Amino acid sequence: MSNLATTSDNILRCARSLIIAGGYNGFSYADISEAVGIRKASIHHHFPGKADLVRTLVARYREDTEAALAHLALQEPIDQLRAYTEYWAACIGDGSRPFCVCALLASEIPVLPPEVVLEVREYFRLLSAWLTSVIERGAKQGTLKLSGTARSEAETFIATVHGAMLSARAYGDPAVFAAVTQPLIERLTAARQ
Amino acid sequence: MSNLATTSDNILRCARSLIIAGGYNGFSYADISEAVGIRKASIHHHFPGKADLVRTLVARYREDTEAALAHLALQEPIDQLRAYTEYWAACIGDGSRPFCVCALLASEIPVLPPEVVLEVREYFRLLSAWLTSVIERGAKQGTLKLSGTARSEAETFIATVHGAMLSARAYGDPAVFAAVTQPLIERLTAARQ
DNA sequence: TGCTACCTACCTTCTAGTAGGAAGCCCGTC
DNA sequence: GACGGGCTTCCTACTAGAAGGTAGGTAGCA
Repeated sequence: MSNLATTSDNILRCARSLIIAGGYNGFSYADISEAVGIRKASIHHHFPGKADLVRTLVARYREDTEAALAHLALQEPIDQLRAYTEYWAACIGDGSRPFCVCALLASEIPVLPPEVVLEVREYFRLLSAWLTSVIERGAKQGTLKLSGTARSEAETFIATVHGAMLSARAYGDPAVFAAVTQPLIERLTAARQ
Repeated sequence: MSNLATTSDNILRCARSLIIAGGYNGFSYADISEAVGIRKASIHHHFPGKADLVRTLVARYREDTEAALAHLALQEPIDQLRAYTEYWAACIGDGSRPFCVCALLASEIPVLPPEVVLEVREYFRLLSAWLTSVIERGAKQGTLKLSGTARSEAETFIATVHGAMLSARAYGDPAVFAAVTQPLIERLTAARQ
């Protein structure tokens, strides 16, 4: 409980990397076992089943995201949007976490355990709500220029960012992500330099 | 050769549905065997390995896409873009093919056989080249209004469409797709009614 | 004593893939 | 036109290994 990195934390972190690489069906308990240096049965002690493990993982991921977004609260709307895309640009660039766990899991929803689906959906709602409020604030300030509603702009923003991750993977070129997301923010900027 | 639907066609069609549902690792030869009404070993006769099967499937998918896009050649650029998004809106709406095979496979690229990756990449290149030429033509005509280069607009278009598929899945709501892609086209339209 | 964390050893089911054979069909040739 | 290859397509039967998961035990700690 007080450890710097507990075993269950290690399991979750490892599972996250594996999911980012290949999705829910792209990893096994044996893979985690090897990476963490623990026996398969010990993983079952921490997480009875694979669905429990991934559900916990996604819930934790969402909480972390929530905290990180709250941390940006004092910044200007435009800077918040930039911080969000630049975070992912950095992750994709250095290969550390080159995909959003929930974006990846969303693509597999028809074969995912229902409890995982609920968590993924919640992540999208969180992201949508945050972006909507940021964009709304920017519009009220006059620093952002909307084409439609704030909600509609937020959904477009989410889709474009996730699609840019997909394209970066497809082309095998991290630069594609920034090439797509930079104009995305510029378009929302009221005054272009 | 002259049959209406050969066994290998059935296998490919069935595998496509299964990939759309759960990706490369989300289906097995046993699943296909059951759906097609053939024994597992017979699938191996047509496609020695899973990688062969999926490579063929993606190559065929790309050829079909190429043919379908060529079929739109006589239409106006704006109508071509609309035809593309409306095709997917219909697929997602009726649940028939609610995801692009290559968009789904792109997310799993790190764990995909290399020959499949090449085919997926080729699909993205095809789509990008087609969209770039369509958008370029629209810009020259003055019927489309670009923010950046035609290529850049094309990449944004692809990313947003694929991301919208992801969001539709995440929310469990087909309407999200149209809600994102409709403004996408409107923004490219020079004169707004 | 009881709990946590981990272990060995095992289970069942599923995985892709193989070996080898049977049925049908085309095609040449005697 | 009957015979016999050879080819295609599909089959039964099988394999080795990986999958998720369980049973039951041990070591340390409070």
